[in-house]
Amino acid sequence: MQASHDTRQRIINAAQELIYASSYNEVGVQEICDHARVKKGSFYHFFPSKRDLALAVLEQSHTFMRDEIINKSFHDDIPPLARIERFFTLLYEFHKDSRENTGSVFGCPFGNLGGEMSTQDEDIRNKVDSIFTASEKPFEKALAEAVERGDLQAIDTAATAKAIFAYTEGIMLYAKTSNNPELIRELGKHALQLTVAVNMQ
Amino acid sequence: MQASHDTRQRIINAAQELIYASSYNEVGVQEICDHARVKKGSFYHFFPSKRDLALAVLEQSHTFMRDEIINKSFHDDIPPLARIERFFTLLYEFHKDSRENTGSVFGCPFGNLGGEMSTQDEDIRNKVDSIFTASEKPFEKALAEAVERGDLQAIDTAATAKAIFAYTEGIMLYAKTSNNPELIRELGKHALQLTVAVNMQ
DNA sequence: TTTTTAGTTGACTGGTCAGTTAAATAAAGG
DNA sequence: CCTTTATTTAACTGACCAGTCAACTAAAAA
Repeated sequence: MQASHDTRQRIINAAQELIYASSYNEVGVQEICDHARVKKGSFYHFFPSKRDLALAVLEQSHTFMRDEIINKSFHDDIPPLARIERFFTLLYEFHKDSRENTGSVFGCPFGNLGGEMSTQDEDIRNKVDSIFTASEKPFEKALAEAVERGDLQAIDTAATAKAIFAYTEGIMLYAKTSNNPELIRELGKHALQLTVAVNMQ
Repeated sequence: MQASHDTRQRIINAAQELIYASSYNEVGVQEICDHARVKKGSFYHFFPSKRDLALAVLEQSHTFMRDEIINKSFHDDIPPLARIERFFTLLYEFHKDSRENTGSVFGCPFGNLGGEMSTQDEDIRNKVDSIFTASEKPFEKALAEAVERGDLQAIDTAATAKAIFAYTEGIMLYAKTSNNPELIRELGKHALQLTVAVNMQ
């Protein structure tokens, strides 16, 4: 116990940072340990496998996103639909900062891991899927409130929330592949269109 | 030249299949060669590196998608907006078949590779980005035609096409992480909402 | 027929992969 | 104090990684 008592936490933090900046398969356990100033043997004292570390990283990233983006966006100090707009603003600022500080847009940590690992690891796929489903909820709540207030005509709030969140994932992927955070701002503006009923002949 | 003359093509086909079903970093050159019935030395006769193979795979996948989904969807035998709906129908059927035959929804081959590799390989990122940009074009063309016909009020067709394609990427990622092709059908229904102007107070 | 070129083969490199093990050390509890 | 438990350390495993190389074969060009 020469090292401090937060070894496990340092490992998660290092993995979160390294995997988010590249990919699960590109980052090795050794590299994570070096970055966390931990010996590999210690790593396997705290985690049965690299895969279990990934699940812990997903959990921590979910907490981070909920605290730093979701909760701040959906606070009820402004009208419900404005909260959705604020969500895209905060998302944009987060990725713009990342782009300025690191040179890269990293996209969505859940979408990244889900896209890479869903066909290889069922536990990771399920974890990402549950995070996605949970992330729809604040959108759904805002939409229901907007309908109640009369800001929106009656819609299927659950389906619409899912559509908006799927759109968000697409936007983040697009921003990553173009390495351009501005896409989040430009495409985010269209998100509320998914809330209106459309009548095509 | 004991083996047939299509060695290079067999390598690309094997890589396309294997990488699409898992991920770039999960599939090794040796595994690709085994699957293509080619010795590893031959591989490096045709490709300078695994990365260059990935670029060739992206090119071939792009051709496939254009021929099998894009062109079939956007043929002008039906009205322009109906072509966009047909695109999601074909996309759904493709992934439903995949799910039935393999047990898994694999998502978008470009989105998968872009999400995994964009921060690690600039050439791959640029290739995916250019495929994305090219894929917006048939949407844009259909939208412009719809505006011309009076099916749609005047909109920014380029921005809307980009929004619809980003939404498509999000849908495919969501379908992959939930391993559920039905999401493509259910969420695809909302795509045309991105074509209408919205007026929120 | 001889030379050149394209393609094939299998053995090989050095490095890295995830994961293991046994012993050492430190902290906590009695 | 002594025992138990948690944690750390370094050396290790065997498999696999992308990529190299020189020798070989066959077809095409001269």
